[in-house]
Amino acid sequence: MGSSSIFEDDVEIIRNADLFTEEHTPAEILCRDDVMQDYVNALKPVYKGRPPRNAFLYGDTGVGKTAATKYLLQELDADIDSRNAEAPGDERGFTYVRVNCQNLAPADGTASSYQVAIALVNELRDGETVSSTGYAAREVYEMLYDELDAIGGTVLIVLDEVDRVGESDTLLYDLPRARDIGYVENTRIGLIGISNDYTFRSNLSPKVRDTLCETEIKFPAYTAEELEEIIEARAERALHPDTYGKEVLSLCAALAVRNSSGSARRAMDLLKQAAEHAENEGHVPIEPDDVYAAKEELDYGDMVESVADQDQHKQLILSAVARLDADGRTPVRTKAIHAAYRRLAQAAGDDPLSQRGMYNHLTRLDMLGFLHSYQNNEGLRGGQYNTYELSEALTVEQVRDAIAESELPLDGVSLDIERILGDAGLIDT
DNA sequence: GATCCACAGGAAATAGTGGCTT
DNA sequence: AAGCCACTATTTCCTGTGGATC
Repeated sequence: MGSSSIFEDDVEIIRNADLFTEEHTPAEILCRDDVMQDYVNALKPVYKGRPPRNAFLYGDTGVGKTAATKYLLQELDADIDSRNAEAPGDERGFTYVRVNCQNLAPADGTASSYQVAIALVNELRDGETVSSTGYAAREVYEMLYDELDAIGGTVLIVLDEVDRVGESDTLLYDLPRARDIGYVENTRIGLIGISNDYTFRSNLSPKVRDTLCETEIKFPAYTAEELEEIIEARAERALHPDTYGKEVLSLCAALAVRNSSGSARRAMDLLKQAAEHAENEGHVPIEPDDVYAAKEELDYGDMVESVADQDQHKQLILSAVARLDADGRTPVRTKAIHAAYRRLAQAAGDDPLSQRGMYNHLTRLDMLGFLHSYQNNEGLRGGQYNTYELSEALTVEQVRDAIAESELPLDGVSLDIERILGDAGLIDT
């Protein structure tokens, strides 16, 4: 120990932190035997050089959909490669692309077929040519089909979070049929849609549903026992031996089942966070209390992060509500929020939106669960209006932290709420 | 039971981005 | 350089409405 740095902990529990990251694809998928068999069967035609089947995967987040897909496509790619090596003259081309539709959704949450097409083109072209918006829709689709046609063989297109593809089904309809319609000649296209929204399937137009849902694979939530097995396998490689006990693993699994609908991701995060907590505290076996502390930290951090992920207007609005909340004016009407919001926006060097414009963000924040809204009606005297307050899941501190995290310059800004409300003609009783 | 407040929230207009085509 | 297309974000304009008050 002697000359150790202040950054050094007395104990080290985590052996390989990389195994806890999002990018890490496990070397095998545990506890998913039934599902994996279905999935493998769905992909077999590709290996055999037959027309691919389209597939639709659904199940809650953290239940292995994406992990299984990554894993199987890698395997498939490798298997086809080695098969091609053994069968010269009968090579089978295989390519896959993966696009997460959520990342390319604009502020309101739904990505258009247009955006998805652009993302696919960018993914297919090796970084080289990039384009964002501005092309005529037809051209974008043309580009996409040109790219696909140039590749040849079989191309599997994985659309993660397909439910985020809004109204216009066009892509979902056209892609699987591209060869029949004549958009492409040399390439066989298979579509794999991934969604955690069960209702998405029934919202699809029948013709799209028939093709996309050619094979449906449901990923059930993990049970506590399964989760335990999974994180135990991970812990063996990621943590030093004898730094954790079975009861800690079961606790992580149980919490993930109870609060995050059986998410393996969540169980993994809990274990990692608990390990770090124990390291910081300087004791060696991870204790149940570390896990509970980890849960608190994760819950707090998740909320802060999701607020920090919002756009500037929404953060300013949340900040306004938080300040009104701190001043004890909790359920507060739109007009008052707008008055406070306007001051904050100006302080941040931002042009404030009109009340109507802000209102759109406000209802969005309500839908996202950051705010709670109430309908009020005082008839002849007061008329009809809404009031808002922070959701009980969100504290004033979390909003402050989120604003700090996204570096909005609101640090020293204070509001004379009394005066602001007075100016807005909202002098309380 | 008619009135009428104060806003909700729909719809259309406007501004702005980016890129192609001629 | 002008005109076009596709898309997003915001403003302006407007109608709708639930229920306390008269």
